[in-house]
Amino acid sequence: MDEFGVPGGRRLPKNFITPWVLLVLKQWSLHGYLILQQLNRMGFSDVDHATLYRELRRLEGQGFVASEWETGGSGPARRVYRITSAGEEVLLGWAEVVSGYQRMINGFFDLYAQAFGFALPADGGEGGRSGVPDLGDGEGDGDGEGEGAH
Amino acid sequence: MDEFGVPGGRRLPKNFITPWVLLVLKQWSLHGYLILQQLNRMGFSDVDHATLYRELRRLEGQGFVASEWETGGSGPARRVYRITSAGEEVLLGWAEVVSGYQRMINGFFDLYAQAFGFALPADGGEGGRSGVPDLGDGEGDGDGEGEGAH
DNA sequence: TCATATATGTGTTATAAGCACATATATGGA
DNA sequence: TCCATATATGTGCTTATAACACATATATGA
Repeated sequence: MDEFGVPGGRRLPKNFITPWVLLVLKQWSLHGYLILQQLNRMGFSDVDHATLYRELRRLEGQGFVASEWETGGSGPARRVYRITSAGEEVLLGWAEVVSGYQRMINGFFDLYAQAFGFALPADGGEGGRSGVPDLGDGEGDGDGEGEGAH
Repeated sequence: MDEFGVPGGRRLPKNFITPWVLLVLKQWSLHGYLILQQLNRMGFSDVDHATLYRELRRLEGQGFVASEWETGGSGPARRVYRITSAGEEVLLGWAEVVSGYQRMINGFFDLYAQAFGFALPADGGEGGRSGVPDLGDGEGDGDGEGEGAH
């Protein structure tokens, strides 16, 4: 038993980061290290880099993302990922899945309020919206498509 | 690749049902078959019964739930589960975890709206609340605590 | 007699999250 | 010059577990 008694501890649910990775790459073309930081900024606490890098290779193997090396610039070479059109399609499917999670979570807190007499613990879904910034302090990147999507 | 192209398909995220199971048992004392139906009613589509039964035994092994056989009544014997005080404690921890999921999901749909030009696919979190009924058509059960919690 | 609903289990496999370990470049400080 | 740190990407291995297939038993109604 670990952490605060939660079995599995701080282990993330299986397949949980996948839709976030695809969505981040829909919006920006980034290399792994920056994707990692973006995920952390979106509420994932300290994503394991091995998990992310392997997930990216898996998504590339499926044809949902593509990558090319970016040498030039300072520091080690970066493998920059972009989403493919196949990736955009599965992202739509994933959005439905995440929407399903959202409904389940709303149901959870409804019942939670019933069971505990309306004493929600944290943000409890008061409609908050997290307010994801436009890539905080990052590169800026520019990209190719992205903006024109609409 | 399966289902509608979503890799991992209809596989649930790891440890996803655990907090729901604990919460349902906080509210009602039920046997597995009814817990299954309640989970389905809360948005889980067709939870695998083997997964649930093993999860219940695991939670019992951890001391978070307890069970006793209920013979008498028609049909096969039922193993009726109730949450323990240790289970109520971890449920509080799980609620924080679920709240974290909720923040991540809100962040997902924020970015989704940015990336796709404000075209959310399904319910998209408009504040909806799922409206979990009081155990739909089930037994009624009675239980012991539950109501007095407040 | 047979199908179905109720109710609970076990055997096995595939997958992937997390940890430890490894490598390389560039920068800034002692 | 050496060393620590940030950046950046990877592999090896273990372990947990979700899903599937398979199995069992009781009661009811056709």
